[in-house]
Amino acid sequence: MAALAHSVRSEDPIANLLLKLRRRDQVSEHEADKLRGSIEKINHCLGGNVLVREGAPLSHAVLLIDGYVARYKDLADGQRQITELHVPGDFVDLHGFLLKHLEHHIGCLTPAKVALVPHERLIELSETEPHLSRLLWLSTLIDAAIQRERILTLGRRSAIARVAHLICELQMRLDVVGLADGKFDLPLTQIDLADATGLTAVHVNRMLRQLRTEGLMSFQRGVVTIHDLDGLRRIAEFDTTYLFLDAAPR
Amino acid sequence: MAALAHSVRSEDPIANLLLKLRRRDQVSEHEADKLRGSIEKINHCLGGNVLVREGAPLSHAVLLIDGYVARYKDLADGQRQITELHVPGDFVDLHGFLLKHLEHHIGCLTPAKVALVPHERLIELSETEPHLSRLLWLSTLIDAAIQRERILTLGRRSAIARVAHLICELQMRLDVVGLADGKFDLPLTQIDLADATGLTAVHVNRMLRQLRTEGLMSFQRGVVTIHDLDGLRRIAEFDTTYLFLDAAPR
DNA sequence: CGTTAAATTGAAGATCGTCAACCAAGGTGG
DNA sequence: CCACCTTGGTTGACGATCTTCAATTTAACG
Repeated sequence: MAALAHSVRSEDPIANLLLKLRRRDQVSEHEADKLRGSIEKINHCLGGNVLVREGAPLSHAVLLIDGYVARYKDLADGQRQITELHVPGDFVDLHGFLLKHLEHHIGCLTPAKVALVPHERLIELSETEPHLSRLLWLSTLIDAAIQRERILTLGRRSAIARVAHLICELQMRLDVVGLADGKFDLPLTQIDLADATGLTAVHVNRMLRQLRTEGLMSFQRGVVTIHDLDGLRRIAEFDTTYLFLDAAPR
Repeated sequence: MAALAHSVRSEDPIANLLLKLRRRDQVSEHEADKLRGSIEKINHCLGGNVLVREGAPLSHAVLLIDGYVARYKDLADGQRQITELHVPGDFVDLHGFLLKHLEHHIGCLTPAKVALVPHERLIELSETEPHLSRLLWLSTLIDAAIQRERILTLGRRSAIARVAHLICELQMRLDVVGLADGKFDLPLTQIDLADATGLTAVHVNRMLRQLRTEGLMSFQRGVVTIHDLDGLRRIAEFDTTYLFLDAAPR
């Protein structure tokens, strides 16, 4: 189902991005063309590929068209923490535009299709399309808001709420780009979920079982099925406002 | 000692901000004047004051001149999580400029002195001083990098490492503005530290005792004294690169 | 069909939280 | 000036949550 939705839209690499931006503000066809024109090329990556390595000099920003991509950091003993999960339509790497290099890695959790936008063209956009570039900056600020919510989750929520919250967030963000409606593809391992929630894979497994037996959701063979979104949100104390889906700047 | 350093510089409200920006790039006197001129007024706040409430419409950005300010989120059961601590010289609220309202609170943890910069003047700056405004944007991206490090800390580090890491980070950030050299004022409660590290106050207390008895640092009556910075950093796995103190964009 | 990675479950243990008591400091009002 | 009160700090005993370790099952794939 998600695959179908994708194939319908796949001709336009910025279709998902536009869906997201237009939740927040108008984007003219002219601006959309500028954005499309800024893409240098489109790459297909394998699951497990590292897109950006910590410290490496950056020349391109990455727009995620299809698949799941994560920003993550590693500790010396091999522990990993995913700091943010990206869904199709996310501009993954605008941060790198000004930072010049990143302090974390960016990798594909699944096979992914990404568009590369050279930094020079972003500079052009910032000079010729102020409104559009404000919208792009806005999305880096929303990334920061998503990260703050994650800090709250990791610092103060129980394991069951962490897992539920992650699923609620993905459901909402995927819904914005038409890739979820109570059911969505999420071809990640429980290890990935553990790295995102700050838990062990074993405990994630137990929490998923609990959510399943309580009739709230299931996660099997890479597919999430939500049976009781309200119940799930209640456990997670999920409140969409941090995603800024209705703001209307100009 | 910190009080002395402060009184010497207190004539210039952007002194600390300049110290920080100039670690990353040149800032001309002209740009500094523009920045100073954008300040509308200077406020003195009491400890405990809420500077920005979640959801409230925003018209000004806040530059922290003196004191400690925190961004935090609350849960229904009264638990609190500090998502970022701000030190003198931090532009606390550039995020609000584009977001128009925040999804979290900003409050004073101590008495604080803040400068208010109207959003209109920030717009002016963005139009007339592109280099300067890029530097300001950069600092929001570094905020995001600090938040990512906190996600790693909360998700994957032990309690002792969380406390040590927080102290290491504050030491480094205060050092940049000349407010720390192995000893610095930190008039926060252990409850504040608990809210920042995702622990309980009781456990923070135990971790502080452990750090003290191991001869690494002490925290008493609002003063942090670091006895063994290397040792502290080793426990915390602290690596300064995420603070981007040596980057040189232009 | 065999091989490997991932999922699942149980048992045991560590870390951190909860509860409760007590202490110290600082501010307030009589 | 001092009793009182409040807030924050400190400690111990106990318990819950989550991790670790290990074994087994299931699924995915050549």
